[in-house]
Amino acid sequence: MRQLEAFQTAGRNTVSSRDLGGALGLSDAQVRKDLGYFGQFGHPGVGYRVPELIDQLRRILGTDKKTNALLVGVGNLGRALLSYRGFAKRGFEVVAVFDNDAAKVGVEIPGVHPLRVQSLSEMPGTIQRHDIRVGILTVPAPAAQGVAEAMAAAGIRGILNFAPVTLRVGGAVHIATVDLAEHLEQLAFQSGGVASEPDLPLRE
Amino acid sequence: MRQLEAFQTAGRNTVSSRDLGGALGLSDAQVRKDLGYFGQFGHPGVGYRVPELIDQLRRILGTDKKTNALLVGVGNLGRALLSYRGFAKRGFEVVAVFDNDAAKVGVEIPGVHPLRVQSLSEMPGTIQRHDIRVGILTVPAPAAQGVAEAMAAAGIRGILNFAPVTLRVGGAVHIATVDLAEHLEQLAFQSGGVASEPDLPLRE
DNA sequence: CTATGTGAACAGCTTCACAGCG
DNA sequence: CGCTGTGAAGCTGTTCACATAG
Repeated sequence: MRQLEAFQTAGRNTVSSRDLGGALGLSDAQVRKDLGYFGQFGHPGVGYRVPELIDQLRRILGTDKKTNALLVGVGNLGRALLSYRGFAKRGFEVVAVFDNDAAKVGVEIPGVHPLRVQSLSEMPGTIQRHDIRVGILTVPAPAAQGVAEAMAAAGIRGILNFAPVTLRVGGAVHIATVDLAEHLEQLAFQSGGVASEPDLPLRE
Repeated sequence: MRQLEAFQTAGRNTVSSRDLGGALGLSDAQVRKDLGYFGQFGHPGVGYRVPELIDQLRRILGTDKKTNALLVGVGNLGRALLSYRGFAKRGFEVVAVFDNDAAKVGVEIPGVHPLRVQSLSEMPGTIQRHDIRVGILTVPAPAAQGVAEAMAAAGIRGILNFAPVTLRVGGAVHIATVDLAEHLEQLAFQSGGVASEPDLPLRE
């Protein structure tokens, strides 16, 4: 989608699977197969019509509608993400924030729409009122599992977890964990540190 | 590593591949295979000795030393990440920050070690002085490709990219892109929105 | 008897290659 | 003739299962 929008902005009206793949570091076949799982959008001999494909994908992915989200954990990272505009740009609005810390409950978070920090007990009602499906979890690692369970019980269907732990929640709740430090560790590992040293070889 | 440390804190002295896998949502065989790529650490009939395995892995992964990092792009997300303590907890210190915007260069970023925002032209020297290998990239999407190339030219070996674009840099520079909104989109897609609607079926 | 390390079997994903359509 | 859609082939990564060690 991002790449298609870039092509559209550049004034391209059609794009081939080869063009798309080239821009994304994928093979042409990969692009066609992936799109093939959702339907048939291409025009043989022509390629994909950019505005048409964008419309179809937006509808399929649900990115044609705004989505309400909540955030739990108004610590450093939580406040950080609240001031980040990238979510809004892609159609997400954080409409409620929560924290377990009594000292933080009631505090106003400034922003375009200022938000009052709520206690976890208010979550079920707030979720219903705003039809919230997904939540961002930015609590300290030791609290993450418990809070995730509370979110699941309150009706959240998807959790974007920033705590460096593996969450286990039952039911139909989807989890995506983003461990920012882990990515840095991987880069540091690959990038010259140790992998290339002669006394610490990977096998094969 | 995270899970091993958790086991250690819990006072466990040995752990089997089954225990480790169970806690991480992996099979026992997967755990053994993965560890097998780095060497033989286990003790048949016993499992893995927790402190021993932690030491070995820390040395192999390079997480036994502190690593200096830089950050480019002192916008919303950049400042956010600078105030996040998760990187420091895992041995990374951001020792320099850069921005292309002349209005931001020279500004002081508060923190444990306050940092003066530098211009991109100072990057090569700063990288040498502090032996910096990895960088965090938090500039707007349209600027990301150009800045990434500048970072590569200045000697950076790994880039943690938060701009929602596919970066292409030559040479031995590793790229890890984290698109925060994309993860939310995926969760929203899986979590009831559209995937379960009858008129938008996935094939198969 | 327990739990590793590892070839062998298997599964899933990627690439190939080509028929068919505009 | 160009480019899609898609079975078939190829490959990578996961799981199985067992010989081996404590």
